[in-house]
Amino acid sequence: MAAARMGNMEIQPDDNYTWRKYGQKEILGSRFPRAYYRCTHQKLYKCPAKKQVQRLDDDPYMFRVTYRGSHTCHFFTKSPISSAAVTATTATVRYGLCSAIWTLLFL
DNA sequence: TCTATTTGACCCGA
DNA sequence: TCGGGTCAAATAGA
Repeated sequence: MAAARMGNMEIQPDDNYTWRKYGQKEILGSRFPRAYYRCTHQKLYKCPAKKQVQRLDDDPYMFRVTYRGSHTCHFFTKSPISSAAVTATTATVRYGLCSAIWTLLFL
């Protein structure tokens, strides 16, 4: 299996919970497949939060991690985001030699 | 044995 | 119709 696949998980730092991969699909326009994660175990059905990891075709060393949904399963007691609608927070975090773009989407 | 992970197929929306 | 997203079943590893 693809080293790329494992590479995906290699970069994934555990935020506060464990994520269960429930799917993977190749996206047109991207040379790398996108992975879909969800809360595992008991939070499987209670946490609408979903995690989406996609590699940038331009920068294989850059991973775009998109969190979408409420942070029911996260320990984000203080959310700087109070505005309604869709708020996107983009932050650049560097893990070792790779850079990751974290985007938080609250629906 | 249990849980997590993987692949394929199906479903829904634009 | 195509693309994207999700679910389910099977398999592997601990």
